[in-house]
Amino acid sequence: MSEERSLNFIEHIIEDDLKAGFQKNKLRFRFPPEPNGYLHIGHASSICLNFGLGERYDAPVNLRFDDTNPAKEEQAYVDAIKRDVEWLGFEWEKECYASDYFQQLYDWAINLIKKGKAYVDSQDSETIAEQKGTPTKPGTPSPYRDRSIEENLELFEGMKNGDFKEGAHVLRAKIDMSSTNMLMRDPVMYRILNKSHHRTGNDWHIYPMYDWAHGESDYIEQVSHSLCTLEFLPHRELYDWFLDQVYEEQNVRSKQREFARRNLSHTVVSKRKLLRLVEEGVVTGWDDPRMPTISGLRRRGYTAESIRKFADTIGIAKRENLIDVSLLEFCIREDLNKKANRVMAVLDPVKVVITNYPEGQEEWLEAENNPEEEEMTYRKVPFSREIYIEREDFREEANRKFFRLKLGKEVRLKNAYIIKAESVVKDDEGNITEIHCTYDEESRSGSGTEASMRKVKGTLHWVSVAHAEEVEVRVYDRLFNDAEPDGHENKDFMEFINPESLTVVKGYAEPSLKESKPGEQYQFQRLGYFCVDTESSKDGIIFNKTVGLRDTWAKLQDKK
RNA sequence: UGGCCUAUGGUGUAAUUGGUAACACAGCUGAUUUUGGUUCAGUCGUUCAAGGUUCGAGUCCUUGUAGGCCAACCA
Repeated sequence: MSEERSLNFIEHIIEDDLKAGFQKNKLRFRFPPEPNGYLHIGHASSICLNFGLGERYDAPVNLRFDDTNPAKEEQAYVDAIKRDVEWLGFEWEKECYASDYFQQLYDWAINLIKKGKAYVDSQDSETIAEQKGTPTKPGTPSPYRDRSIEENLELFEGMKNGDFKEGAHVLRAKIDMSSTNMLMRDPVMYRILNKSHHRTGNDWHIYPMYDWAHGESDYIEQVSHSLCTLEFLPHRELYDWFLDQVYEEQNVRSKQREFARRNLSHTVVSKRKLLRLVEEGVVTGWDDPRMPTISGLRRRGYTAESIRKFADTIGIAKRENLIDVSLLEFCIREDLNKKANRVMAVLDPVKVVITNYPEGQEEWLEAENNPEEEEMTYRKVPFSREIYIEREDFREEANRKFFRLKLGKEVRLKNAYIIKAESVVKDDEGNITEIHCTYDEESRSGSGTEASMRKVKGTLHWVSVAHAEEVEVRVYDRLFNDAEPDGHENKDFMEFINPESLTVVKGYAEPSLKESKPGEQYQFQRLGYFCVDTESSKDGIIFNKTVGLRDTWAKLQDKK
């Protein structure tokens, strides 16, 4: 589907497997979210990796919810996750749940007990943790490690039936208390949780731990390549150990491989931290347009295409990374430049009176919708004697580099006339309240006259005062002032919150925007890309700023 | 004072598996432009260090150095 591109290391692994004789039609992948939060841009990378592999090899990809912890998980998250994956444009083969496999997992656990490879430990978690040792010191065996198979079976059944309180017992795999890998020191397979599960209700009183559930779920679904983030690398040994206990020759043996999670500058990508932003009211919710969640980006105006392009561009590897958010911004500009219609809106208005334009007269001028379009389409924009322009587009005096309106000089009004600033009106405090201009009657855009072809250096966007539609515009800036807010050892990431991440302004838009609907995207000419917010309605149109245009003028200003 | 992983321009990722270090973003110049946008042209700058093997090393070996991960009844 995509143009030729070099392979990432995961694709190299798959190619090697194929060369070694693995059948292509046995390839199968999965995206395995835990339904305890919303998906973010980091997950988008994983989604694009797994589903991208599915497209590349024409292999099925399951959406599997890792729902083994009813204390944290909710149906609402399941729904949000499905919506986000769908919106990104991917189709899963099957919708699966680890909880679908609880019975199979339980049966396998019984077998492990019977083979003497699992036992019930009746100590509390602190004691078990102490006995685990440290990375440099081996652990010591639990006094319950050598319980009889009969006793283990009986206790485990009791755990399952709800005979015990939470924490009374756990089922542990009997592996190696002195392994250099802490995860192999008799890991817990089941704990008692007397909680209702969003799918299995009160059927179970015991729930499997990640390591026991995940690999076996892969195996049940016959996932060939189980891809996860690097922090699970030490789990691989355990993944393989558990698989050894249930694997049968004729089946595909699932293979776990790990890649580095993607970090984005000026934000955080961790469900726990994002949850804090939501719970502490820093943002209005998981889909606040400042959030790096997929739902937040969507509401901000990011397109699925731009996010997929981004994921594709940053690639997949194993090293630590901090991707500059400017790359994400590039991806959305590139996409919206092609798709978004150009319109005019003024966000910080100052009134211009065209003194030689007849009072009461109005004209509906033709305006291009998008110069990037293959076949140009047009709309009408009203012009009249009084218009708004941006306050920063006028200066009484300025040097040659200022290509905008200044006293005694001319500027082109986009799609309209050339005007010349003659004088200003100020209030008692010296603020400019009106700019009086004259216009060149012959200079109307597209009229074909000699005057209309005149080259003037600056072109401004504008809105007719009488026809302007008042709109609310939410101007967003990065949520954090620091490139890596959670990268400081002695500082909490919350200390770097940008207090000016949201500015709400009243703007004046051309009347064609009156009928705009939530989700629609526009380029406000010379300002940036904006989309109609989900809270927008006929009575109050609300725009979110997606991203500004590249602004070389602003860069020049910054240098001073 | 253990085990494992990683190291390529400012950032991210490649390099036909030992054969001219490249692509994108960002930066900087300039051209075009009725958006200081877009587009176009150009430019800046890279293999963690030290040894070794080799005609030849980003790639292989050795030793360092730096960063990351591992001691939840979380995933």
